[in-house]
Amino acid sequence: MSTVKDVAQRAGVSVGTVSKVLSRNPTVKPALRERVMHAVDELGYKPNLAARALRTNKVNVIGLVVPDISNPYFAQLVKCVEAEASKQGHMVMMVNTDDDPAIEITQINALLAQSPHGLIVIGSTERDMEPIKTEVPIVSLDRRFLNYKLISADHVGGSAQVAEHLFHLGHRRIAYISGQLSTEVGRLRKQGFCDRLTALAGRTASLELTSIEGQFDYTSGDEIARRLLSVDADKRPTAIATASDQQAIGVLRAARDLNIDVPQQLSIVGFDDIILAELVVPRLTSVSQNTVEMARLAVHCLLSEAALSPQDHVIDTVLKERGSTAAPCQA
Amino acid sequence: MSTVKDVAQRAGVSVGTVSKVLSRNPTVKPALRERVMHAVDELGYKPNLAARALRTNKVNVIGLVVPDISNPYFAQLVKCVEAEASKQGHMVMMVNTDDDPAIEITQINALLAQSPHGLIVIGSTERDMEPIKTEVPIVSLDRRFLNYKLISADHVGGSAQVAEHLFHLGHRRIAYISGQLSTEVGRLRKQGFCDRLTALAGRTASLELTSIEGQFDYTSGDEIARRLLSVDADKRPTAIATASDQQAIGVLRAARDLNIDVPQQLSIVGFDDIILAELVVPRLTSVSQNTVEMARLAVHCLLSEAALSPQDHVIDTVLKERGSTAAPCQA
DNA sequence: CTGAAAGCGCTTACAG
DNA sequence: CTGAAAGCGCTTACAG
Repeated sequence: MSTVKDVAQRAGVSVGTVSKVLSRNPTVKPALRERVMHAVDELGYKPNLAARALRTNKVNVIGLVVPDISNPYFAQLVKCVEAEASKQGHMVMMVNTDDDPAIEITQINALLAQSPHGLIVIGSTERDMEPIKTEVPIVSLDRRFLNYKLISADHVGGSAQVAEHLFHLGHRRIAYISGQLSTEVGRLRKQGFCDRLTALAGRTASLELTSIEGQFDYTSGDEIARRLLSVDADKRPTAIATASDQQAIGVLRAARDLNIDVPQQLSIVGFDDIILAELVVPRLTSVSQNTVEMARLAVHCLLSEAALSPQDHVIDTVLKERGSTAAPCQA
Repeated sequence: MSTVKDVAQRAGVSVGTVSKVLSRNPTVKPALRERVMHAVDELGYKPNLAARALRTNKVNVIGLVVPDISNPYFAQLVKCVEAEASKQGHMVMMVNTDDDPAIEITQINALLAQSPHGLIVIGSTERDMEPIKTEVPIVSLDRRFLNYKLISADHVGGSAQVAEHLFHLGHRRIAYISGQLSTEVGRLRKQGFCDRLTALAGRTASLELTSIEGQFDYTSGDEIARRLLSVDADKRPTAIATASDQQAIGVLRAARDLNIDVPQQLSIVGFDDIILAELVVPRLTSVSQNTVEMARLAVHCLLSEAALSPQDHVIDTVLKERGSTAAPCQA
């Protein structure tokens, strides 16, 4: 590999000048700039990023911490983050934490050792711990990490939209399958749903609302749904709202196994609007998050000091009404 | 941040000695080692990786190039690669290429600029181009990139297993939905399936085998299946094999929409055995790849010179027989 | 406007 | 067995 020295020699200038040309320092005369650029091309010079990092103490790398990359929603987020970082000339260094706080902290330290430009954490730990000792800016995305600024969808508002949708369709016996209530997102989604539903019902009709805590995954939705649906038809819920599309797809499968027609006998709503939501049968009504915007903001916060205000950023959601919801049948 | 210099001062030794302790150089006396380690702990010293990289010209980073991280199969591979790299003390720098050869080459160059320890490429480009000009070892994973050594599942063998499975169940009117035949994996899977099936049929019964080229995604499976199934029941295939689980799930959906029972009236087989394969209804018979082993080998090849032999590595597959396949009904 | 020189933090022959 | 010193490739005040 050729170095600035080689380029300088070839162009007949000093290494300082080469460096200035490369950093677009405008105080270099056009003629010299030309000579240098020419030498760069001839030699196929590529700057040594390690040397630059050592000198400037900054590197065009963003660290990304993900609980589970094989979760399709996180995969989508990761894709958006990578795209935005790439657009801003940054590389993404990704680690997986298996949703384990111990691994998370180890991985974050490994990432920080690389002295990245910033860290985006989809959190697994939200305990009220002291912040990490580092100069590197940190922002949490989707799920809060410690007390760092969070960029996330409007979980409360999105769930409230679901509540309105089901209520206005006429459902009154409704079950909600939440995510882990130890997580902020689990609590917010449940709260948004239950609060709005109770508020709506308060001034009209009687409401039977069951809420069961689950995990965000397929199997959890499947298992809980089987329990909820294994009662007489006039007792079981006419609608099940969930905290994730995975859960909802689990519910869909349980309903299928139990010969309960969706949406005729049971309406189902998911959350996240993963790609798969449009590909199951029937297509899943779900709350869509603007992952592109979330990723954009997260990257932006890290790269511009100004944008790293302490307030959280909440991004609006959109309810996608599809085939898995309908008015309850008049049995 | 404290440096080797601070540690040296604190321990009352030279920086060279500190460095030797840190690199477990055995020629350091235990007493000194103790003193140094103590100083390291007291100061919370963390080595500056950029400086180390500059000096040694090696860095504990592996570059990973993925066509589309939101593809669940790739997500699973990425997860395994990250886990293995992490186990070997390496970070993963990941880029997405959107399956676009132009973006792929740009991204690879960006990655190489970081002088990583090695590059794992899930390829989008297999044209016979000259190799990249770099010292960095490169290996292709799952899909070949240029002419670099490939680590992949046994596509031919896996597809042959599917052919045997369907044939032995008694299917004789069979359709195959391939991936893009411009891709090596698309060709190999199709070839493995068709060759074995033809061979089996050759010495027993008449066989009607239709093969249609598709893409590896959900919609492709859905659309092609609709075409294949929109004929009289005694004309349509009793089994459809596909080149990916996504396609198979598309087929499943098409069959559902057309009121064709799976597996009674139609058997379906996927490929890749993504997590979702066990979560659709009925559970999908699919060819399982050993992604853990593939990832392990890929990382291993990059980190040990010895392992980077030029021969490709083909990893055995396992056919997972599930609910989506059965003997054809005796209509 | 350009060059000479210092220095980022580390590792590694080389002396002693 | 330990230390002094050079040097990885770059950037950046500072002189001129």
